[in-house]
Amino acid sequence: MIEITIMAENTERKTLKEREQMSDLERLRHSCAHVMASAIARLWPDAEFAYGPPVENGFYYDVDLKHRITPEDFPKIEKEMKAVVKANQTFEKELLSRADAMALAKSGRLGSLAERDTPSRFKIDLLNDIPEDEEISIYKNGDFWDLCAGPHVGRTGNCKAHKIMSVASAFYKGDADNPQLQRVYGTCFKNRTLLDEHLEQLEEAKKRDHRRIGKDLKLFHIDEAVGQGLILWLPNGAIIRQELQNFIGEQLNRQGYQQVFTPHIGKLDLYRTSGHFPFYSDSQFPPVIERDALNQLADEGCACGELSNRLNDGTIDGFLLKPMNCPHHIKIFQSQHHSYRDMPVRLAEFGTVYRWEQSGELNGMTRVRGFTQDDAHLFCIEDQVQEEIAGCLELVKIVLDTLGMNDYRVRIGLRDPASDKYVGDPANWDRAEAALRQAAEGLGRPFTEEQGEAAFYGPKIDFVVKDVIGREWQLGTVQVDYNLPERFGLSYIGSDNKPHTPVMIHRAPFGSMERFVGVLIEHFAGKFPTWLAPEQVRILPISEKFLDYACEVEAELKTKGVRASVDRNNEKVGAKIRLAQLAKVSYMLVIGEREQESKQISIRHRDRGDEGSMDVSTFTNRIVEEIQSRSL
RNA sequence: GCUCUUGUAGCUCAGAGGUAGAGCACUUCCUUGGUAAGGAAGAGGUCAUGGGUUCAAUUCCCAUCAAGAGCUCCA
Repeated sequence: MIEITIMAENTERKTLKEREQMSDLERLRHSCAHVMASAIARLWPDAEFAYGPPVENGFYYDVDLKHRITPEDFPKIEKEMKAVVKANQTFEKELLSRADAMALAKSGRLGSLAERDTPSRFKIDLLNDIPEDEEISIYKNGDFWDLCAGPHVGRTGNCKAHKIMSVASAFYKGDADNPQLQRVYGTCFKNRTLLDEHLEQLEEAKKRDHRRIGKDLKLFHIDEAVGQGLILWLPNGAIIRQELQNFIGEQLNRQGYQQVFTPHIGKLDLYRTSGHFPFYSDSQFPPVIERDALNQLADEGCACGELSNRLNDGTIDGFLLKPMNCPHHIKIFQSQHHSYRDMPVRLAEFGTVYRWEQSGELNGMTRVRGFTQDDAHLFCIEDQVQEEIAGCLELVKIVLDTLGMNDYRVRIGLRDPASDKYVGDPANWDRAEAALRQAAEGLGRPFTEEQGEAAFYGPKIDFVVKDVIGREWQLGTVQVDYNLPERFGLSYIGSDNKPHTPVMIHRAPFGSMERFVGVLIEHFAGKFPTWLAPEQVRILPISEKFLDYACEVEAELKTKGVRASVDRNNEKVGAKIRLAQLAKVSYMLVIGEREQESKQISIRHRDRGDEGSMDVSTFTNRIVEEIQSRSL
């Protein structure tokens, strides 16, 4: 048993007023958490409960317990829950004094069915968190008493439509210094029908998982021999990425960007100047050391810790795999003299960066260790900042609109005043934050402001989307930066013939190609619009006799740049169609005797089904138009 | 990084202390077909890797690597 001496602070605590505003569904789910806790307490009397709130799709209860709960235990727990529901116990609220509550907790009576030798450790801690002026209440259902501010539904009988979903571990109060508890997740609905609907939705969501679809459609592969979190783009995935990059490229030309290329590594000094090294070295791949320095160290019998020290203090040199593209772009800007007439300078690159994410954070394409940003840095004069941010936001909007991604939220990431991880003058931060806020208001979309979400060099606007399991991912981002220009001593010559420091804007409408494509796979469930589809047309001859004509059709489509192929398998059309459907090919062209005679083709669309027949050229024009307009 | 779970054929998964199985995919043959699966035969695996227990380990134990869920983190 782990002794809890110091519990980390609970940062956010619902006030009683906020609790009263709990929706009916949240109330039901929170009550169901108590039902589940009653059941678990019946099965394992040593269970010590911590905290059991409703969450987005259900509820959980954190519990410390000798027995390791596994999915095999779920039916057992559900059976007990059923008994509690059937007993239709009343949820009784009882107000009591702090001293009385503490006495109950010390006798182990909170979060349990009876008094016991061990005190209710977590309840004691939670009690201590309750402000002096707040009332203290316990809720009782049957013999199960729990410290709880409520509110609850009337009776346990209301919690009929429930299901235990999963079990995982969680740190008490989310702090890694606290003990780890078992977090049992469940869900509860008003009735069985709604519950079943929800479970079906979950099944559907699983089918959209980009890791699943990425494998089925041969889009990407992660290989142990290459490394965790390093994406190998398969030919099909590469097509999608290339199409997206072409699309962005067109927008960049339109908005007056200049394309550059930079290497994947840079000297440690570069990152000392930028502030990446050694400050953020935990989240970077370790430095690459020059051969001579390495040999010298070996001769000296240098220990690993010493090596690290010498890298940090600069007595030996090395390279870093770049964690960001900005230092390289800054050096490009600095390599030339700039007049105010040149500004803004907009440098763009699909730049690949490497970051050492914790192994437990890696996730398919959405959280990786090497990724390519559709990055750009805008160097501008102070009074151009507003307009340039607006241009960046417009770009993000064009991108998301074109792809039909409307389900995102906009977040302004501000610095956390209490933290010291940020570089630069607070006055600059204030100006940058104000500029972003103003730009966000011009977006005409609701946005939230969140402290502590800023980059270390400046505040940002993020576009955040959810994946199939409800996890949020930051995609496009626009960041204002007064600090790196200062650190690097950037300047342009103003109309007064004096040097001035420019302001930098970092921006990436997709964020990273990997994450964006991952989210896109789930967004389209693998059914990409024709312009993105790796396979746009598959020609299905009804028998070998029509192969020649099929090849003619293929050739005509290919000369127009359409991705088409002929299915030469010795199978019946039914089977060929099935395979093409599973491969999510946009169009299937069925070719048999009728088509060969009339020099036509029969069209079947992936979603719309049989679309009759037409001339090859008519179809070609139609699909080319569909691709060029990037229609959904 | 932490906790738990998992790792068997290209894919999805069965399986048992006595050196392995199914379906799909693949190859070949038969079949030449009209909008989501025609038939037959064949080929395929050092059961993640390294230790340990045992007469015997792919199976039990430990470690490592990797994956999944959750937590913590994410410049």
